[in-house]
Amino acid sequence: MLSLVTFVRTCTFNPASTCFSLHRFLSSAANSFATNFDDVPFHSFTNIDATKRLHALLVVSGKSQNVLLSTKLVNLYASLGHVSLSRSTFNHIKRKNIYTWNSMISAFVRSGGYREALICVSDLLSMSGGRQRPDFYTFPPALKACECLLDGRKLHCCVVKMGFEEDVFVGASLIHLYSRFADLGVAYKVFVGMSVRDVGSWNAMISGFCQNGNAAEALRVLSKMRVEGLKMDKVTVSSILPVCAQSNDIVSGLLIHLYVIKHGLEADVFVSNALINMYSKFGRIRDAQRVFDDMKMRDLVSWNSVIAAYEQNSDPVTALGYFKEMQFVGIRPDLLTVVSLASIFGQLSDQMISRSVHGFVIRHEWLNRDVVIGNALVNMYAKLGAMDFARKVFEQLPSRDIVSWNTLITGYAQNGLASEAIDAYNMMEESHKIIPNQGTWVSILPAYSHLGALQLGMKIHGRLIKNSLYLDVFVATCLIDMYGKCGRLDSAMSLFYEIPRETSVPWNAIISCLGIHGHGEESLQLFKDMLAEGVKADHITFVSLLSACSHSGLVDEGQWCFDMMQKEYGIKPSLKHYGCMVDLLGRAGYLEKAYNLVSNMPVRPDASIWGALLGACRIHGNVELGTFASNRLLEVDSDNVGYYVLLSNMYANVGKWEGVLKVRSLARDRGLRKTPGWSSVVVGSIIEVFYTGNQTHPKCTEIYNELRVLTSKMKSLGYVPDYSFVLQDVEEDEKEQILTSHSERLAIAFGIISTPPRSPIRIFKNLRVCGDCHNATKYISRITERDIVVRDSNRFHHFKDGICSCGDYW
DNA sequence: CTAGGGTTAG
Repeated sequence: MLSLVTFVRTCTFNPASTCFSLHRFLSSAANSFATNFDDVPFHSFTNIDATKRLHALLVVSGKSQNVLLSTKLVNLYASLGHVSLSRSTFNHIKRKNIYTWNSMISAFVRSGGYREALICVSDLLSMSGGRQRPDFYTFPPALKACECLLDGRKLHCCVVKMGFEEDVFVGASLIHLYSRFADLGVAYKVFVGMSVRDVGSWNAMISGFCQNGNAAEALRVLSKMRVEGLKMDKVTVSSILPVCAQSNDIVSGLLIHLYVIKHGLEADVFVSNALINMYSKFGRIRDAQRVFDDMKMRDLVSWNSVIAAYEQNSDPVTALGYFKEMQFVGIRPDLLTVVSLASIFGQLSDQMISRSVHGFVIRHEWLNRDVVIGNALVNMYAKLGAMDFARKVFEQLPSRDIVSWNTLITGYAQNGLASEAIDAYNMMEESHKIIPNQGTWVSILPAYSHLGALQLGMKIHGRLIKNSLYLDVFVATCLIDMYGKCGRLDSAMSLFYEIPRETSVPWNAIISCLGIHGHGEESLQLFKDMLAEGVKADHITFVSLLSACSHSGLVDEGQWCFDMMQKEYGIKPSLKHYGCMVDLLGRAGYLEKAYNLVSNMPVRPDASIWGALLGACRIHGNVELGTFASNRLLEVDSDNVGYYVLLSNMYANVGKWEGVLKVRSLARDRGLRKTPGWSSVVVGSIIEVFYTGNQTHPKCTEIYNELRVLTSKMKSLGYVPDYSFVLQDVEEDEKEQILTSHSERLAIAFGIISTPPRSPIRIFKNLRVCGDCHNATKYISRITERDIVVRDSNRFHHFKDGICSCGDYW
């Protein structure tokens, strides 16, 4: 008796709920075993120990076979997250009714035990006598538990046989089921067949279309729903918001936000989370922030969303701040949080912490849980420039999907490893297991552009025409870029006019293409067309435009763009913009203006800025400013051999030979880290690659013979080798030998001996073309009567009849 | 007493 009294005293319950009856019950229970449990408010138990004591009391009172009470206990255990206790309680009930079965099934479903739920359902269905027939409470959870379409179809048959298909709850579950397995035809048939539909039915259909990426159909159903006089509720709103982001429909998004405010739906976490995500996708980080700030209740998804919002809008520092705050308020990060973290540390290029994120993922064995996290790690190492690590993670992934491959390929391409990117792509194709998607094309095409692999690029273009993916703005832009960088400006232009061009993306590409081909005026014209069509220019547009102006020496126009960018668009110039302007002003001879621009920059000039100034000083022979620029330059980046070459050539141009010698010894002392120079030339369908000084090519002898013949002809026409491009401290004849074995010259010579007379030659060089080779190529184009097109890392040079299209502004 | 439809990803 005493133990029972103790039991009663220690029984905890939720004081906020209706506890008066519980009090009464407990005090009477203390005096008698003949207890009436009817008044016990089961739902007010929030504590597992109290529940266990209640269970014990039931047993002691001999009520454990009372179906109603035991079933309530099944539900109570489930709601406290103890499904195994639900199950054992369930198993002890001898005469189960349908309420008992339904409770057990939904308990399994709520805890994710789909297998167990389905076993339970089939036990119920196979019970003989048919006294326990499923009712319409049985099917919604049962349908949710189906992990394959076959199970779902079987249940659908039962639903029809038993005449429950008219129930709105069952109907919504069926629509949801078929949508999950992407069978939208059947889902829609169920939807249309329903004679009564509530908001839930409409929501099921709309979200079915949303989650299968069919935004248009989702919006169509939504508008039909509103025509029928039904109002959107919180569920409708949270399904439709991601669609607005996906279809780039900011107006609908804003209207829905207004609707949310008007109907007080923002109190719902799902709705607010969806709003944060939508604003984040539109880049409206301030709006996302405001929604987050106004939330009274925030869950894990809210925090993940705000962290991802900043991470995806390139503000890793703020994102990290929110991560710390999230930990501070006691919310435990999950897999998706870590996915964002990986990207954050990649963006911060923090090697140490990135490694520890990797360690964390391995310790939790999360690589087996979801490919996304593995892909995030590959991406993280790629952003750190550690492609060997990225590769290792990639190879150890338990499973790889299309995104894994795309991430690897993009990583190689963006770290300048184009041929590794192509190898990875080929490996993917050879596996025959993965179907490439949009992301694949936007990762592989830039690698082709980089190497000038026109044939391979065209092969992809052909494939894309078959499935119309070439109309996708991002894919098409990559194709435009590929054609432009492979020298097919005409193809780039005609493709540009074929595709949708409401966004700045394709315009930026075509403006840049025209620029690198030296067609500055046309770049400007396209910019004006762009504005006339109402397309808004962005910071990338101005990089393309300014560099086009600088390639063509359009000083006033460039200045106009630079001013307009700041005044009309409120874009603060970045280092790239300043680089273009310094280049533009400097090369046109306005060295003082260029210098003033550099000294008044609000950001610290980097190597590219000083390099541009030095290049301009070289052209105009301003040794004083050039020396100053090179001193600053070597403070920021003393490893790049290209700058020493520029400096040496500058001294040589004004006859300051002691300067040339000084640069040479400086270069020697610093033990220059040289990027190996290579050039390629296309002969037939074969791409031949030559490295500087290559002696191992099968046609080596013929190539050097051809060069010897050419050099003597060139000399008779007035060519004088410019040794200031050679930094090695060697004898004159050896310097000439070095110039002659530059990769671009080998490639040109190979092109000449391997193609019919007077046919054009296309060369690609990974670095800037050497000044002496540039001069030599002019002579070669005249001697051989060939058009020679050289694409270097900066622009195109069209050599024809002894003249270069760049006007010697190389 | 038991049920449906919703938000985050590389």
